[in-house]
Amino acid sequence: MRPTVKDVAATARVSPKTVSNVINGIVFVRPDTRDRVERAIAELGYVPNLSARGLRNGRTGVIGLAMPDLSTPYSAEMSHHFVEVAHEQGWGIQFAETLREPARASTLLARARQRLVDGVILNPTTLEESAIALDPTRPPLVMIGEVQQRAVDQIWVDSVAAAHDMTAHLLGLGHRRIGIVGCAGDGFNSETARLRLAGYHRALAEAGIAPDRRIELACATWTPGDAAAAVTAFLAECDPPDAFFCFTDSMAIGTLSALWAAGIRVPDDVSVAGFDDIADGQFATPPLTTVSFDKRYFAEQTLARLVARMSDASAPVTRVTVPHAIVSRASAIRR
Amino acid sequence: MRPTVKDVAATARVSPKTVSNVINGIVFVRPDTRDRVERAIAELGYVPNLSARGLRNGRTGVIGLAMPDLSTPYSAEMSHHFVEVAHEQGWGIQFAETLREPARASTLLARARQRLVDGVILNPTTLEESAIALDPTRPPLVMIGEVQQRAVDQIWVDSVAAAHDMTAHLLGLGHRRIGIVGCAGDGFNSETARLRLAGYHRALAEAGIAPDRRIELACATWTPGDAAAAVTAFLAECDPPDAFFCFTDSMAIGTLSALWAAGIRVPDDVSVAGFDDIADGQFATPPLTTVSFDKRYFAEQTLARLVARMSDASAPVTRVTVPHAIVSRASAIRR
DNA sequence: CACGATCGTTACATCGATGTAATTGGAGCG
DNA sequence: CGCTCCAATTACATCGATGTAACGATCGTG
Repeated sequence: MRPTVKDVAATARVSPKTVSNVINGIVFVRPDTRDRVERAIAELGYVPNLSARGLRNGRTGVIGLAMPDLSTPYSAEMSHHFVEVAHEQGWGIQFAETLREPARASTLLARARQRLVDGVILNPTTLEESAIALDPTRPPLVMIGEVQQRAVDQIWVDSVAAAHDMTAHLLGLGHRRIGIVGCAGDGFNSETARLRLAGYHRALAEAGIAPDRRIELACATWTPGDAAAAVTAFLAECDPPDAFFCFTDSMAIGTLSALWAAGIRVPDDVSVAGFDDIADGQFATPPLTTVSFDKRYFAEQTLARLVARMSDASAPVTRVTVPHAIVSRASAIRR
Repeated sequence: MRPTVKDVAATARVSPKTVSNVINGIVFVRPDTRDRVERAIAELGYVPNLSARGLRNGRTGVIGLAMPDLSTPYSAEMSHHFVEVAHEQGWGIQFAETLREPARASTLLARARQRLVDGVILNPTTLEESAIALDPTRPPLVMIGEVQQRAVDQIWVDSVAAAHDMTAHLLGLGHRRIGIVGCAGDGFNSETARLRLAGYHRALAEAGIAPDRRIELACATWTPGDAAAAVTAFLAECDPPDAFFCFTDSMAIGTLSALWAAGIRVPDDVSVAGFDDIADGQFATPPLTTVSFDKRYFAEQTLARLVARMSDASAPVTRVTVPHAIVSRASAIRR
């Protein structure tokens, strides 16, 4: 049987509460007593039972992270930073995936209500999905990404501005006819897609270019496969544009693949740009021009907001915008 | 204040235990009583406190997953499947990362001992790291990957056989001088690297080819960046071999990038092969020939073994070998 | 030398759910 | 109509850690 405070207390010849005092270190304990207790702990290999502690003080030390799809390189990098930052601060992270069925986000919140997690980081992709955040009984919560809900803390990259900047960058390189990969459509109404498209349109308008729906390619999912399929289908019908601005690096990789298969050279014939700056993007052939942001900082800010929210539910709602930057690589050159 | 069984009991005018009986459904409860309780639960919005339940019956319903590095596309795909399969069976998954400091694996086991998780899936990269599995007080545990420990359940892909098969495949395509990317070295003594190298050597031996250390490139980490650096450095000194067999797809992507930068065409000048069959591999330019295995099946087997281990600590130790297959794509062609 | 102040330690109750053993209510039988 | 017997429900204790409040030892001081 695993030892408990009681056993340690018996071995150290003190009361259970004294053991607790030694462990938590808030109340002062005489050095020799502390010594005895610590020796007893070591001798018995005592480890506190966090379920019991969680029951007693209502905190588990675990936070939940709900991402739409964990299988993408982008998710991997974000997860990595969340786990790292959380670990450094002594938090555990429990993962959940919400894409296949949005109802799962509520499941995760239920878990939180079940007191398995103290707070939740939620990455909704649609407004409807984020509606669960309105539940008054929801646990401490922050949302990451583009979807906005009044009354919920949010950490995001300004997608409108970023898409605008990337479009302006491509325009600055002399491209006029700039195709988009990753528009909403087919029942896929990502808020992110909507905002990035808006930024793109704004930049076009500023340059006096009328948008052309035919070169705004929709993808059912934001995967390289769907992007490649969309681009391949497009190339079968139309001439390639001057450049493709893909709403994620993953789709940019799929686009590169489709162009390569069609015998179209990048960047000589067509420029390609992405979004997210995933690690593999700089090892694509050619390396991807993309929108970059500090993912570690993003995770830090998110956790900081969540911790603040957990300690004060009535603190004013915040919205943190993580700065972005255009990273210019070989996939997009001057025309 | 959140409602408890007591509150529900008071509302339904029954005892707390009856509420518990309704919820757990093991003891028979008269239909009308059950009805009253269920109405009370709905009315109050009662959700059981899992910390309390965990304390009472010693199970939390959460398992821990410790991977070396969560930021890679490979980890992302594996994590995805683990979370999916676990979710389907009602388990939560808590993540941990062990690469930066192997001691963290023990930290995770401590968490388990703290009863925050009921069992652990551990992916060690070195024998030393796996030694923690020998701790007699360790929680139910399964190891995934190449590192083997007597007395611990293991789920793996036979890396020796797979590397042998891939090498034989390349030999069959007419390649004689086959370079390796991802050997151990620089304090990086991955067990996986050792086994894959062994499989490679065996295949060479069968073909009567003497190994050549100069074309066995070491990488400090298994990232595209280090692989690209290693290949670039190599190309500065030597002629390219007939083919590069990279020990992961990520390194293969880095290799493609380095070759592209050096103006060497793939597959015309050099063939390239990887290992893992990550999603982005088929959208590399050119698409990667690689070693593939069913990751979903891998996750299912792992969870099944862990669940078995949790329910019977003294069951015989098992070792599951997940089948692999060579997937031939455009990056490797007949010479 | 006795008495209060102070600091460390203890006993007890508590967090919420659930197993165990005792109890209640009702049906069925004589 | 009363007694037995069984099923449904209840009271109580328990899981392990910790907050509260009461207790006891030690010290300083009058």
